Amino acid sequence: MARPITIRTVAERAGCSIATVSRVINGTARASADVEARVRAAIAELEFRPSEIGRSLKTLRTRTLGVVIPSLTNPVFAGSVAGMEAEARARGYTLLLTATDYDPERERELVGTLVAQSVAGLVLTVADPDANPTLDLLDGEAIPYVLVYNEPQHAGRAAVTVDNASASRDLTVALIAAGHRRILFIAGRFSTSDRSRLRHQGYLAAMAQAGLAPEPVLELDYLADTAAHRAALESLLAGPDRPTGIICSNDLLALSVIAAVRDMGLAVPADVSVAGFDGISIGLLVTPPLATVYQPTRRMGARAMERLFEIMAQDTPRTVEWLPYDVRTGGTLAQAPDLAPDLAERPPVSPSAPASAERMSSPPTQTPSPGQTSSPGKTPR
Amino acid sequence: MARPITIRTVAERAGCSIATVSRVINGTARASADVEARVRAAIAELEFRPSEIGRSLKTLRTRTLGVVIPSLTNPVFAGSVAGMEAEARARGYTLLLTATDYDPERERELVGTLVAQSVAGLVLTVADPDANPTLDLLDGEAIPYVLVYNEPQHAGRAAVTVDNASASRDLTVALIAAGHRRILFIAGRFSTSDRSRLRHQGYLAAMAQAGLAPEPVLELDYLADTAAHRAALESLLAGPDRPTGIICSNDLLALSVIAAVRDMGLAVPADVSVAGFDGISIGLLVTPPLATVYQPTRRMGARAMERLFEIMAQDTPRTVEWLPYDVRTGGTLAQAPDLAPDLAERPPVSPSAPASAERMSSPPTQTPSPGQTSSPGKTPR
DNA sequence: GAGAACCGTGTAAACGGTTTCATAGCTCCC
DNA sequence: GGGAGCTATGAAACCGTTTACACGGTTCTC
Repeated sequence: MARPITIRTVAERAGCSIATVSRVINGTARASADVEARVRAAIAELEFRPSEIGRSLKTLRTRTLGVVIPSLTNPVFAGSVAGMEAEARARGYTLLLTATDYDPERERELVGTLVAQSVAGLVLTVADPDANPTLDLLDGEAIPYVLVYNEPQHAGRAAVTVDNASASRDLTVALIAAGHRRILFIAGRFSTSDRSRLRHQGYLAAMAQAGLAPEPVLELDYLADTAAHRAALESLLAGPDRPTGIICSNDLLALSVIAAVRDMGLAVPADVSVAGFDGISIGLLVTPPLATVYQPTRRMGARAMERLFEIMAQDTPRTVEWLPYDVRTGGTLAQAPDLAPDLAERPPVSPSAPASAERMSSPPTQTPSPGQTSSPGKTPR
Repeated sequence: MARPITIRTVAERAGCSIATVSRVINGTARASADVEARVRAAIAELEFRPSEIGRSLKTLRTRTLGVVIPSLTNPVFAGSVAGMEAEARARGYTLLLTATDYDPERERELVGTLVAQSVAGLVLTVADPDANPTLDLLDGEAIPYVLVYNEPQHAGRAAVTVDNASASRDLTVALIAAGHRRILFIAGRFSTSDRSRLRHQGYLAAMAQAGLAPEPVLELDYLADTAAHRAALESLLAGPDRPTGIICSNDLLALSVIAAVRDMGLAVPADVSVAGFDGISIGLLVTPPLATVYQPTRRMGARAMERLFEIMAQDTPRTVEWLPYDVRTGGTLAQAPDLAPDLAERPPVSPSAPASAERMSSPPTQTPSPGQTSSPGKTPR
């Protein structure tokens, strides 16, 4: 109906040119006190807000950042996005949020859309941070981005993550220290998560170091329901030489596995210890509390956003940054039951032997607390 | 370095004018087969993507929608945003996501930012859907929006929600049917959530209908930790005439309260039954499963988005729409312990007497299943 | 006191698309 | 064969803002 109020409306009302209005708004040049007052008054009366579209068309820069994550349903990603949002908002930026549903095809599509929106930069969690045409595209167009929860080997890609392999190794060592010998690793789909892969490698490393035979990995979809998980587990947990420990590549999976295990009549942690990964807050509320590797989810997102701003401001080196994690034992991770006494007679594991040396870069080395408990309330850094 | 590729670059390469390129891209008019082929080839070779900014400057409409929610940390909101995102993506729209952290002041601020971005519409969850200057602003500027998880009394405000008062009434009736007489209601902060208020009203209605005296409401912050919750509960749950049932205004609160109750030596549900609200998926994974009112979280967001598109397309009536809910008893909601036998002697409650008639509009009437269990897997509609 | 430097302001040209309007070249039909 | 009607195309206006440049007036500087 009424035609929209633009910078021209304001200029008319203040009795000056649009250039002057623009200068007052952005503070790019000083105006006389008199004019400035009139402009400000006009802006207030008209409730004028400069259109971001007009603004960014000229400057070819927006105050908008793209976010690409697999799914909001996983509290890990929801929490990290919360961190990003707060950090972006504090700097006057807004987030364009998209989800891939773990579909690598869709990654490319979404990044394309975001680029068309002229985002100033992106934060993303991708299926594969190395062989990835989507990231190549961004590199090609020199659009700043930071990865989260990915650990690229590819140099020149900025990322914020935890050292998944070490963390998983520490967690596995904790199970071994609690007397577990047969330890099952249940992973989310490797194809959609390098985290899953790295965590499995950490498990393998710890098992090898302890001279234990790893179990064949069980790949499960964490979106599937408990019944499906029970079906997959039933045969594996039958018989006297069944695994006494289970490591799940994320907490949601662990909670579902615990429900499935209990469903089939086994007690957690008396019969089977189960540990997860991520440290989502709900894990502290279940009884007993979920053993897990805590990582500072929200902080992870916030830190990624900080780095994105650093990179956008001046071309900071694009390195991988590891945030500290915390292995939380106790709760659903208890002493192994006395299933097969002959196995328990083995000499204690020497933790000094070098594990498989697949990761030679410099993640912060963490001392796990493989005892009965840890410091669950402690916020790292 | 290289100057950016625009529609002009394409036109040059295809040997035609920019108008023709535009027409080919948008299909607004037919071009000769020859020219069209050349244009498409040029677009492909140059990997050209039309800038959304340039495009929307002319039309003053973007393919962008604003989302305003209290927090991503609550899985209820995260889940509904997931639904919105999928729905928007299917239609080629992108979401600008913002969080208020339950600060009504920030609501206004964020909506302002989103409006400046020329969003085509908004979906939002606000603290107060009636006396709300922010919504007045949107009404004033005739910007389409849909509320979600809010139940405005204010006519002319589109919303998608569940009938919180009825659902809460049904849940309370289920506790009463299980023999509970002293039932405590623990709410999130009323000032930041009309849901909380309405759910409390439903509780009051059910108690009144059954001739029971309601307990004073306990307002807690669900972001606080279990220790704080324990401190608040300790005195209330001491003594022989303590409440045997607790209703929490959301699931996260319920899980934390359960942890606190167990912490002080009481068993759930043997000593105290606890029920939550929302039906987050993790509730099914804890043992025993959390009694709750399930609501279709993801569907709620998706439906809100659908309605937004309806309103944007042609001015559909802006009414409140109630989605079905499902009262899930059993699990943490069990028969009341035999604390005060004299109370249990009362005659059974007659469910036919009219409850307080505060809500006279037409939410779908639901038949609660106040028995021992319900149909937890059932997806409504 | 004349030129230089500066300050406040306005004019107009971008920015990358869409869209209106004009036009040139057809085909058609009596 | 000549206007009417149609089609494919281009020139140019326009969307709201920023910003390079111009300009008139004041203040400095030697």
